[in-house]
Amino acid sequence: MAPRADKPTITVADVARRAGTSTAVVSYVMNDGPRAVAAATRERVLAAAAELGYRPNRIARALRSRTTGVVGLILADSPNPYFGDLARHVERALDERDRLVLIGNAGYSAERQRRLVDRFLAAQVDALVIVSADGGEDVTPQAEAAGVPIVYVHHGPDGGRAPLVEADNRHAAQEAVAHLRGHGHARIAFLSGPHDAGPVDRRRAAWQALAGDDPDALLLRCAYNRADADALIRRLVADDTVPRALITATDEQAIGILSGAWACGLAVPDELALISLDGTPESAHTAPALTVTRQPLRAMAEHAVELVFDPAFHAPAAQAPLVVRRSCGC
Amino acid sequence: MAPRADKPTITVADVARRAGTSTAVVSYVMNDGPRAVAAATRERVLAAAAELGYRPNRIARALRSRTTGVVGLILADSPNPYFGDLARHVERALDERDRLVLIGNAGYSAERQRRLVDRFLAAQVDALVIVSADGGEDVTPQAEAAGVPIVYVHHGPDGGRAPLVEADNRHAAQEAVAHLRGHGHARIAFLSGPHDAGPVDRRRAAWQALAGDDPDALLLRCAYNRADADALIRRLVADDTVPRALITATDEQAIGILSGAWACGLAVPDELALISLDGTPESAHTAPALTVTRQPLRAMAEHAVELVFDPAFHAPAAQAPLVVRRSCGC
DNA sequence: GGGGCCTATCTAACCGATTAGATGCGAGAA
DNA sequence: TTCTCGCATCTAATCGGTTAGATAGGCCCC
Repeated sequence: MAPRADKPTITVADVARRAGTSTAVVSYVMNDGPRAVAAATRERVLAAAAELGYRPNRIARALRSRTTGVVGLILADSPNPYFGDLARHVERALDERDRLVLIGNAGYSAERQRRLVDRFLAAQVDALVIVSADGGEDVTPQAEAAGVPIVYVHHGPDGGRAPLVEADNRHAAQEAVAHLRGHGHARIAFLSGPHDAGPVDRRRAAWQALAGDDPDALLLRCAYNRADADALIRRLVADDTVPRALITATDEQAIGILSGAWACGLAVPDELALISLDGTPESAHTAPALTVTRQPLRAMAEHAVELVFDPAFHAPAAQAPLVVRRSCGC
Repeated sequence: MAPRADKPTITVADVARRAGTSTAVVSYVMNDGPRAVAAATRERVLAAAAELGYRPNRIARALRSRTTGVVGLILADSPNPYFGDLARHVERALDERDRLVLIGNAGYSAERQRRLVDRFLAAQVDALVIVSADGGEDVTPQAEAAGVPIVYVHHGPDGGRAPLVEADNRHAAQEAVAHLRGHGHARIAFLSGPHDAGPVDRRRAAWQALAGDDPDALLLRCAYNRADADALIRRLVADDTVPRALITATDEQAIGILSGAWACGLAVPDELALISLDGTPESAHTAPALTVTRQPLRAMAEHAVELVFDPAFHAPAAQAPLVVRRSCGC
């Protein structure tokens, strides 16, 4: 690290000396401490602290009190705007509670995730929030061994003991199906992820329950990125098997569909009605704008943070509101 | 914070006892410390540490050694993908150097920025990286008072002493103009930000120098968000003053233009050729895909991190390569 | 007047790791 | 044999706050 100029540090002792008291009193004043301090003394301490520009050293405080005021936030995939947005909301919720946020990107690697958890625990984080894409490895044992509460958001490991916060994905899929039916579509396709697992699979299952006679023929799959969805729709156009109505699990996929469709001259929504079960900010500014069931990221983030502070907290899964824009045909 | 189960902490003392040595020796072993340790002893210590599952407490280490291995990263506006991407690259570069990252979002508020800096300094960060949108308030004095190195990325405060890392924005604008000229456009409009300042203004100035006879008539302005750019292009369509070629300062603006143009039936690139001087990942998947001069975020992030570790480091501004896609008319 | 009880404050142990200085021991030199 | 090194280790101070326990003074009541 860069050689830092060795500024003389102002400590409690300096403040105490200047205020003519002991370090204990200074500490009591700074924290509205466990003991009362006479008003006059409190004033002297505050004045001394201000004059000296005293700033308590959180590291020292953390060592003694065994709590750092820092929460570790691990993202499965930070480039993905969905996770990025979720992370932002978690960060905001923690900031409101005066907690600092240590951030790390696991990049879909179980090994990197484990390494981050290790380093965060060594840094004595007060809690861990894991925004997971595929569940990954369950790091609950590590966290438990360190006595650190842990919460998964969006997706948790199979059979994990740690609490998991996710949206009401069944309801979201049902709403999307109902809306497209309202547009007169009987056969509604669904673009899921590559595997049957997690929140997206709950969306898929809810769709399938309503899909009618031939769900298998209408179930599409691709990775959660634009390029693959783009390629998929081009292939469907080439094969002339484009459905009239499609629900995508994520915006990334919907945007890939949009860009592939545009390139092939396939008109959305006239030839293909589209709803995404996601709703990132970007979905409002695609061409055409996407109709979505917006994932309640803020509510999820707040729920997760609530859980971090109070493991007993309980609230129903937040609902994803239908946001009607253009891509559905409205 | 949640009441953490009080797991018995394993300390150096435990390891020392088990290995039959002193805490000093354990420390020497763990850090390939300042003194040598006999091979046999080293083995015993390592074995004891492994058996007990010892993990050094970074907080204690930080208190003593006055270096935390944590760098503070402050974003002017984390929802903005440009800043988000930049942040990701900074984070990755720091991770490669085994540093942890404390993240904070100032949300364009000078007061929030100051507060974050204060809290990060209290947390004893080893350095600060500030990804700034508008320069904001110069927090260099605060950082200097604490002896903490600081680097601005993208945009720095006017006349600030702290080093600033930005791309070669002049060159980017020149390339965009040249490319559109190659498509036969003589009059090329420029969509800048609301004010003349920072990197975007350097892009604007470079464009203006090449814009020919009537730059004022071709200079447009709007905020760096989709909604405003969307509204702007609709207004131009209504007034029938749409230029034939346009360079936008950012992707956010370009995407807003795209969505507004689509809504008005204005064809891009046929009726409006578009280049954005930005190049977020999203620009590849708009309809049509955006031609951009891609900001060298990774190089900038690495440059910034290099500077954090070695204030004397110097490298030329990284160049923004022209990425030809559809929106320019190619 | 003395005992009891507050209140305000001080003293010092403590958190866990780092590291300078002291110690002990064996090998080689004089 | 004695002295000098050098190596391996141990002891204990230190980083900066926090807080339990000790102390001192003042007030009230019997």
